[in-house]
Amino acid sequence: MRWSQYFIPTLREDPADAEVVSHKLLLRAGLIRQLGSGIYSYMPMAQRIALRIMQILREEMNRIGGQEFYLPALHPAEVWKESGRWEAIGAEMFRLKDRKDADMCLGMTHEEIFTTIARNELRSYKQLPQVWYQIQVKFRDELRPKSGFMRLRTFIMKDAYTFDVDKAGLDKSFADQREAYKRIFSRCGIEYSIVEASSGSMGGSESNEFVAKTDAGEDLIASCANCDYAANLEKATSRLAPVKDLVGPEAPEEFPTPGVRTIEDLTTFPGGAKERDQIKTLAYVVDGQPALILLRGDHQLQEIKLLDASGATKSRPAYRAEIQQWLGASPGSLGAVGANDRQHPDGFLIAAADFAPNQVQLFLSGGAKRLRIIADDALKGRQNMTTGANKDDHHLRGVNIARDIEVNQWADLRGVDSGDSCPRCDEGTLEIFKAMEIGHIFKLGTKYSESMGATVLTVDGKPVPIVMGSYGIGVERIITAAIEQNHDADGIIWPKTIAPFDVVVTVTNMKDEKLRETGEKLYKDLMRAGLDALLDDRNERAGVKFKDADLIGIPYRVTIGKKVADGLVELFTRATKTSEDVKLTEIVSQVQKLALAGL
RNA sequence: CGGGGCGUGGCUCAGCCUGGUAGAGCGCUCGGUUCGGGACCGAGAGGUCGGAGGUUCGAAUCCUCUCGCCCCGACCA
Repeated sequence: MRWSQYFIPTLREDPADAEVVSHKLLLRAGLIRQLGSGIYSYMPMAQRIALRIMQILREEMNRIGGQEFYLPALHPAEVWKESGRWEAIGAEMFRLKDRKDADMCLGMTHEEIFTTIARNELRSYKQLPQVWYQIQVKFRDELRPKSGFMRLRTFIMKDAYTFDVDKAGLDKSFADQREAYKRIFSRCGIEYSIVEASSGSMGGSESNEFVAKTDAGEDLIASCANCDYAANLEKATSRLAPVKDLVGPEAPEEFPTPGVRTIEDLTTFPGGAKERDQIKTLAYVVDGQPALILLRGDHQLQEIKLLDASGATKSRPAYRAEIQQWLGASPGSLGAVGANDRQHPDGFLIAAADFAPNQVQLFLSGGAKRLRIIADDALKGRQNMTTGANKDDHHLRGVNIARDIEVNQWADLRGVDSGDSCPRCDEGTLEIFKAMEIGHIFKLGTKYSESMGATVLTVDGKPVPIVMGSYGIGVERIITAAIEQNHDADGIIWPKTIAPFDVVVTVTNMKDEKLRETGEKLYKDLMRAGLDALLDDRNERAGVKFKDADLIGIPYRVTIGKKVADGLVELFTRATKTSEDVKLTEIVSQVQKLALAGL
């Protein structure tokens, strides 16, 4: 392309709306323009980048036997009602009605549609496995779109789905996808980690999240410096040093603790206890039901883990007034000993959804007759501990969990801290970093095939639900991560595998006929050699051209300047900002060698 | 949805508090001088001040409503 005719609307200044680096650079480099919140138009150069990424996606999907489909983005509500997600998913789904007033939606993912095809067409185990994918637009009405390409309301996704006859087949399909994903992100020049993550509302037994390390990311990842353990903080755990408790008294002993409100207060209170010898009691409303969450005094609750463990979709700390009614005490004196004996003839009070903390009259009576007690695994087997007595300004000591507390469920609920011991290896400690999700692979199992009736006959002639997996990569996320990880003060430094052009030929002075002709010829020679070249033939001063070339981040720049008289041009490498003189006769093969190396 | 901020030429912003002929820099057009890291001089084009209503002799400025965008939180396959 000739820059003079190609549409690259670069900006000299940072756009006012952009905060994160990738967003600023996407706008400044003339790659995208905003249409609305979370909605962006691709300019021609961005489209070239996206096409190169999609090509990599296709190659790697095809390599593992993937077959490319193209499914509709507009869906009738029926299929979503069958899977149950028409109701389960809230406002995040764009919904609309057709002229006959029938419910429709814009596709936010395609499990339902692919499963529809599978159940109509797949009959026998002999047809399996199938690996199906597409590259297509998705719509999600995010509550808060943000940071340019980081969280969009309409974006391109490569989504793949696998169909197997059994669990072992799924394991193989999942492993294939995992390998393909590793190749994809490596080829795109992205530094990534594979982490354990919560599956959320996708359902399924196991998922791996692919994340790119960047401070602009929204996720926190704990990873071991010594081994390959890495997990999203909502799932991460760590190894605890075992605690040896002294044998306590026959029964808990109540003692007065005037003024003690916090775990910390109790550590300094005469006759108190160390943090790790206390039981932290949190009152929560979990899916509208009262619950007590027990943790070791020095541990913090990781709320996503609470949701995963309880199977709930929503939780919140209980309000003061709720707690007072449940336990007859204030926060700071709460405990689980005897809590399950508490009776409320009209049930426990649960605030209405629109409850405001200062409006006690909005309280409604909940149906629950008992408190659910969920305890963190770190409390297992502990004894001689201290906790609140459910009586203001009093605590209990000598609490033996197994003997004194009726725990309904044990679970890993505790969040990890940087410096904690790795749960997988012996020596490592965990460090926590920010990252953005760029891909996610799920073992779905039979969630969709069962709800939607997709079965095949086994070798025994028995119908079994197809075992599915689902795998997604966001194209814009790859673009964003690539920029976040590869830029400097002057602009983007594209990994050469996804750069919009391999090389830019910069003619320093278009009014100099010799330079102009040399540039024109070199441009054609590069194209003939199979390289994507951009010829900067604008009537601009050299400085402007250099700044723009740096900004848009083409990996190599050939500068045509005065040294042409000696048969020399300059080869500039964007990533290192170094340049060397190269003979005009050798420049094409030189660039070719560099641009194609390692591809 | 809660909190905060912002809508003025293509871009970045000033003007608003204290109402009185709409400004600057960059970009754009034309002429000239320049020509290897965002040149300089001169002359121009370009704005319903997000929208609607109100107050006023007079509104970018004050008031009300409304639309949109950004950030934090909540939320999120």
